[in-house]
Amino acid sequence: QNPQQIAEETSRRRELRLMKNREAAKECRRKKKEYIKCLENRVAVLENQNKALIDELKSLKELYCQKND
Amino acid sequence: QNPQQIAEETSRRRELRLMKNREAAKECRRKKKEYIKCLENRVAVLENQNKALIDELKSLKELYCQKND
Amino acid sequence: MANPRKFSEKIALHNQKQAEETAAFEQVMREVMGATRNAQPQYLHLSPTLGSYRGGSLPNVNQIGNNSIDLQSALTN
Amino acid sequence: MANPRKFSEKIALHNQKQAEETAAFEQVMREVMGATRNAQPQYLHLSPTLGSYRGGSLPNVNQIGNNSIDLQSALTN
DNA sequence: AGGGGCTGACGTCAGCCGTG
DNA sequence: CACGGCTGACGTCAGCCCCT
Repeated sequence: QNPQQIAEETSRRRELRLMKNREAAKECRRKKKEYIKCLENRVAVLENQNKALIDELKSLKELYCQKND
Repeated sequence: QNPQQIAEETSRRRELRLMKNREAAKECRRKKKEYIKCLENRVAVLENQNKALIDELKSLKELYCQKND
Repeated sequence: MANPRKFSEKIALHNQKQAEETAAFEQVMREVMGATRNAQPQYLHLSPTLGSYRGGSLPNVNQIGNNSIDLQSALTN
Repeated sequence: MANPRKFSEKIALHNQKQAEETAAFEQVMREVMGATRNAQPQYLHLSPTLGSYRGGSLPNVNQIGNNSIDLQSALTN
């Protein structure tokens, strides 16, 4: 084959691969950012649940000790 | 001054700035990775505490209901 | 299997766990609330528990702003 | 101020909150355990609470492996 | 006001692992 | 086994914000 066309084909394949990997990297960064937000949100939710559970446990403990009098 | 030395000085400053930013980027990536690990670990700890609190709350509730009989 | 490589699977796993934990949490809270309602009916300050911050089926992390302001307001309430 | 830019400050804030919450958690657990010990002294299965997984002062995230195997084992225990 | 420290975002390379 | 999708890590640019 014509070496000119061979080099052109190689360059085009490389360019197409770079293009795909470029968009893949964008999506990957987006997903990673979303994952971090997911973790932070989950931490906040668990914090609220922990506080509520502790408060409820304290109240129930007071009621239980009050019953023993 | 000698324009040759001026260009050389400019290039040297740019190279030094790039070097600093390079190492800064390394440290930043490391800190970000550590932050993600911190979040995941925190989520796991909060999960354990949540489960323990729920179990303790269930047990205490059973004891409380048993007292009312 | 426990730690997938893809971020989508990690998010899916966390959402699943969060849904299960929230369900168990709300159930226990309702049980305790129902068991102690006869003891102190006047002290029923039914402040919303803020376990899950919104009505969505799953947290839907896409609709979260900069630093989760809604959650911040939930913490201060 | 609530959401710092530097990762170090974020980690510091999370460690601080975790330390406070763990302290409050252990205190409440000890209180309830002490209040119910007279009722059921024979059912005292004193399984370690596993709230904080190690003896370090603060979680020290640097010494955590791939997917926090110690925590995984803590969950299964 | 301007310089420098950190970080967000980009593109590229290297590598893992599921899928054909 | 080769191939392609995702991700880890790198270097660079742009930008913010603290500090002097």
